[in-house]
Amino acid sequence: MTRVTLQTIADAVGVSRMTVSNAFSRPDQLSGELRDRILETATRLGYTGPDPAARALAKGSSGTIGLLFTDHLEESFLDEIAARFLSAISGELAPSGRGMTLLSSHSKGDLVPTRDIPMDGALVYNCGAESEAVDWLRRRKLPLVFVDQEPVRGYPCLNVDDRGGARAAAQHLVSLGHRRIALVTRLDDERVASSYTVTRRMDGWRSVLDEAGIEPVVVNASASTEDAGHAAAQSFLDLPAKRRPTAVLAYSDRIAVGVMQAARDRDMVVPEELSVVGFDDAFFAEHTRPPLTTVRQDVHRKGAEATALLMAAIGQPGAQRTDHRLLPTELVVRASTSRPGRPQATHR
Amino acid sequence: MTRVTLQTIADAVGVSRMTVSNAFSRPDQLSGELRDRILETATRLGYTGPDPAARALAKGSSGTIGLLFTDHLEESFLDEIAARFLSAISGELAPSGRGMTLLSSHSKGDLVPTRDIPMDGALVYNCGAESEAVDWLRRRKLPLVFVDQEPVRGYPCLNVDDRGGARAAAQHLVSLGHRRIALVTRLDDERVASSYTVTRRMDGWRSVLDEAGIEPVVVNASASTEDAGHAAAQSFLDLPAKRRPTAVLAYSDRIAVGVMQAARDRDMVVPEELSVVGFDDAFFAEHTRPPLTTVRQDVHRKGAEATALLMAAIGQPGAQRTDHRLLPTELVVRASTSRPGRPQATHR
DNA sequence: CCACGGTACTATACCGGTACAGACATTCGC
DNA sequence: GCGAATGTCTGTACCGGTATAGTACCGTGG
Repeated sequence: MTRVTLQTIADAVGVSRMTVSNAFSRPDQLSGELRDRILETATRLGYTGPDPAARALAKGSSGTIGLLFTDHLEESFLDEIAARFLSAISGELAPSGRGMTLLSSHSKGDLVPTRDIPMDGALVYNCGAESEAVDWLRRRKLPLVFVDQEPVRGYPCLNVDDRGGARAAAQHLVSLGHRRIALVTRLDDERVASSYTVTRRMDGWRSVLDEAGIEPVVVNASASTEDAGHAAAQSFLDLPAKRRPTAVLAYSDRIAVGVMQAARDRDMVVPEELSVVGFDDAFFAEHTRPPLTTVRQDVHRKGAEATALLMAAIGQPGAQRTDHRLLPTELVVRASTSRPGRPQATHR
Repeated sequence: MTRVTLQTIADAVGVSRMTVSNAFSRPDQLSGELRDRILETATRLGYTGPDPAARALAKGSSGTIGLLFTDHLEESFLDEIAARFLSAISGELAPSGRGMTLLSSHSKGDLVPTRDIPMDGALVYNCGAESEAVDWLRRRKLPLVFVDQEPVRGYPCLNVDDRGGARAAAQHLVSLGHRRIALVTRLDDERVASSYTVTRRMDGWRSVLDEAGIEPVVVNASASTEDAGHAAAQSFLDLPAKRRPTAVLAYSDRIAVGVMQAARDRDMVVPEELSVVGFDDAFFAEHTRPPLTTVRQDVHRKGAEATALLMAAIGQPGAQRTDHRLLPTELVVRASTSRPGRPQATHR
């Protein structure tokens, strides 16, 4: 038994194939009566509706947009910030009915996702701009929007003011009187060039500390997780009290939580003996003990605006606006930071 | 300027279009020298590689699988359990290089995602079996796997032993001596038929309580969140002490946390004045105060196995095995449950 | 010298739709 | 009563590839 196509139905009803196509895709092009007859015949014959792949080819649109993440996607779902970003995208996308296709940046076998999967455009999030995967997307001349990474000329790009936020965080500590400060950053061992946000936050911290004449202790967390933060904290918490940092600037809230836990393990009191500042303002940040001082970014807005930019680019191809937007960040002061000094000092 | 296609290159090199196609897709079909010449010409002419949509049509495969969630996707990313499921899927899928396309179940305008988006198969998670969206997938005769929902004949289905887990939870409370028990379940107002997992967990609880001759207090949480749990708890915490439940079975860990919070708001001590049991064993469950007794399900395994089943179904179409698997659940007893009685009682 | 198997490439026939420009009959404005 | 607008359907020309069955040529063994 051969497959049921438009032609099968056209023959059965006795009209042209084009008319059947219109019955499905452009109801206003034919009389209601004929349309009903066609649809009824279609159902009777077990027609499933226009074949998506064929339609995608003919129309030049597949109804999905791609999402490219560098990090193993697997982890992104479990990271609140990445998940909120995804959530915002799906929310913004819902009204259009488009699907979102998550792409692996690593090609396996002869299937290179960014080269071989049909899509109408893509969001590139936190990838190295020179990655092979991104290259394919560009070669395909797809509408693209870059988020949280080095801006690319000719494409709309959306970034968060990581540097400004980091500056505010560092300034906060300096103003409180801290002079010995540790930076817990996040470098992938594999990657030579570290991610854009890592660089920007680092830049922000350093610029303030430089101005204040402070040389920070820099340590690397192997991931943006509590455990990695906990492990990273060992190196500077082990220093003799005189040289031990009195404050920490962490790349993320999760790392910050790990650092606070490490301090607690040594019976150190946060913030009196160690002030800690995170980044992102995750939902849990206000429920940590003590509540975490951090730099807020509007992740939801980031996702929504990125999606809107992409939809606009898909709408008017060619009109690629070189829109480079920067979303603001905001220091949120909670209880994990204070002037340096032992707890007793405050009772004097 | 017209677009560069296989033909453009074929003409430029002076070979047939088929040979150019082979140069890209089946390198072993032509001599290395000619292949190099073709690829070089392709690059020079700005050819982007075989068009994915055209290839999908010709090969009958698009390189992606679909994921259909009932609930607004937007929320799923923010729910740890759903996110872990997604994470497992992406992990299992990575080696194959396939993309995963998240589908909205609500069609907007004339674009019905489950009907119009190209894909090679789909995972249906926690949807009403009769939903229109699922219907389209079935009409398309796509390989499907159903997860966490009413099994469908003729398709591989994967479920978790929700009922057994719920029974174990209820049995635990009954064994501890509780006689006044509240059930906090999760019904969508909109949906007439509640979700399968909701029904199964409810069934499990009730079957044990019935056997014990206990008539539970049943309340509904408007969502699977802490806030909804907190709100739902009011109704039974407000009862006079003599009639107030001494224990709660909650649909999810998040709801359970909300219930514990509501108890704390009234200076009630968990577990002595109120025992609480959750469901799922989310990561945070062991860090709540007190650590939460709950029913563990292996979410990662659920995602991985579902994906494997789907890949198998895509591999051998027609060989649709009516595999109905049930993953085990396990009661994890922590500190949020104890025998009923005021704190003082334990000091006697 | 010829059947035979392999390599390298080509010819033809799809895959299943949509866009666009008519063809033909009706209806409408004036 | 006539040209124009409207409504309904058809014909043709793509969209950009892949599968499969050849054809031509070459070396080999008998």
